[in-house]
Amino acid sequence: MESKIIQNLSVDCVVFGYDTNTKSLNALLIKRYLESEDKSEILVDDHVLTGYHVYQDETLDNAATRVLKELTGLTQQYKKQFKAFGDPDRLTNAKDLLWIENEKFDKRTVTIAYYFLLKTEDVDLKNNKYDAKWFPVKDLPELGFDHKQIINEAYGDLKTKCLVEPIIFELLPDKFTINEVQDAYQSILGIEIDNRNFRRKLINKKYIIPLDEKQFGVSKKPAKLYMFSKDVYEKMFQKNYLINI
Amino acid sequence: MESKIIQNLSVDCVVFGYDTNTKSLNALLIKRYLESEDKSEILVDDHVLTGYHVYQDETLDNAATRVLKELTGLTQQYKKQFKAFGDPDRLTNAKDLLWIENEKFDKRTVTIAYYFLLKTEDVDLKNNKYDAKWFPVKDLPELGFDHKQIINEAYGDLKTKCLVEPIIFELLPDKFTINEVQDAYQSILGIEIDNRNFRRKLINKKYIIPLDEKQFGVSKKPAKLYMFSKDVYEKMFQKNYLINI
DNA sequence: AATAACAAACGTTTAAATGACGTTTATTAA
DNA sequence: TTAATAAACGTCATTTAAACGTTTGTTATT
Repeated sequence: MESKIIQNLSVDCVVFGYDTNTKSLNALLIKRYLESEDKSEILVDDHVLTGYHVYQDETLDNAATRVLKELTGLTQQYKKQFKAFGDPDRLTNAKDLLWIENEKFDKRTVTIAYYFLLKTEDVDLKNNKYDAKWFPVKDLPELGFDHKQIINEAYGDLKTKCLVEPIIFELLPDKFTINEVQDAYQSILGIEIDNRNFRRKLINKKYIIPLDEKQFGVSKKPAKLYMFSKDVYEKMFQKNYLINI
Repeated sequence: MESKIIQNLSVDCVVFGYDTNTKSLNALLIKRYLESEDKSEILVDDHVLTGYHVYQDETLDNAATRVLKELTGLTQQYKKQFKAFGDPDRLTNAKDLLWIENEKFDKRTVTIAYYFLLKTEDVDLKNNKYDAKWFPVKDLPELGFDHKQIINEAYGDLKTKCLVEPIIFELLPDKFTINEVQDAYQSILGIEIDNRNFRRKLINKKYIIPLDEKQFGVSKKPAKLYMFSKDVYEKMFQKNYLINI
């Protein structure tokens, strides 16, 4: 089933996971570790995105989905191809060259970068063969290759996009409270929002459906739960051409 | 100076040129023409975007700029890398295979697609070695490869982007009238805008600077000219986080 | 030199959305 | 019972948007 890979082409996946409890947007990273042959020295010890070369008979989108599935087991998440990175010097620092040597990659590799949106809780990191871990986007560890740049550009695109499309709901559980939506916006955009105004605005949207359910197990007044209806959103949605420059 | 090309990697450039007079958004296309050996038959006769393989020591951005320069002589235009196209079957229809054979390209070629924004009038098409011509985006000729898809995705991105960023001014002359701006929005977005409201809204922007000049050579009341100040726009601009979903 | 034609430019009114707050309510923990 | 607290509701002033009507300045025509 597996066919030849295209040596100088890869996909890299920025897997964003939002944690409703800690109100933190995280990125899923894997450990990169390399010792010298006599094991006296640690040559590479940092983190990178998951990615892999594209197979000869595979679409770019499928390559990205394949990588996500290997990493998380998930296949149906929100996905966006947001940028290609292919400068000739993108993989030329000492550690990366060592690593590439080790892994027998080409030096000049163009990578098509995707980001995925999901809930941190949807990924089971136990038994993960890559030793993948979540890191807050606002507190990333040392990253290999140009992956810090890739993550930051993905994050920038996400911030822009969540202002004009309802992708925030890709990051939240199916049933959520109004305050959870507000927290997500605040955390991702790095802003403060007035709760009373936000609440009014959101509740008035026809695609925010109130449920006959409340939170339970909380130690204060339990909040009402809502869901987002993609159906309603898409049907009622005649693109409002508000020129906002 | 020219180094080896990367066989399976190219850039393709969607050159958008707006014509203030005809109020038309155009794309710059080049002719593709191929006869059978005995010249009895026309094998390929359509249009394509300009693009070219990326050189080994060249950034993707520079490759795109190089292609634009070869085609138009211009180098400082608004540029955006908007998507990579690399499905294995993207170049597999009969004509394209013929053409590829002829040009000795690889079959599976990933292309990094860019679009440029400029004024139709800024390009001198005389003496153009590619026989490039403008075509209205809303009335494209038959296109080779997957270039119709590429143009349409570029156009979609442009439409979205011109709602939230002042890129419309990349398409207009330095000195413009309010109505010219309105016409550009109407043509590109395919909408009607109330002139009186639009005018008021635009004139109130601090980065739309009224000039002490009027149109001349028009056969009606000449309109006041304005300019867009990128400086003012960027300085006064604290990103307004209006959540507009 | 008066006037018709017409786009440019200005103005008005109403409704809706936003921003900035204050108040009440439902629940848990003490 | 009551204190504490987050959830939920309410009010008002301001801004923005939508839908129109009116005046002005210029050129072309008489």
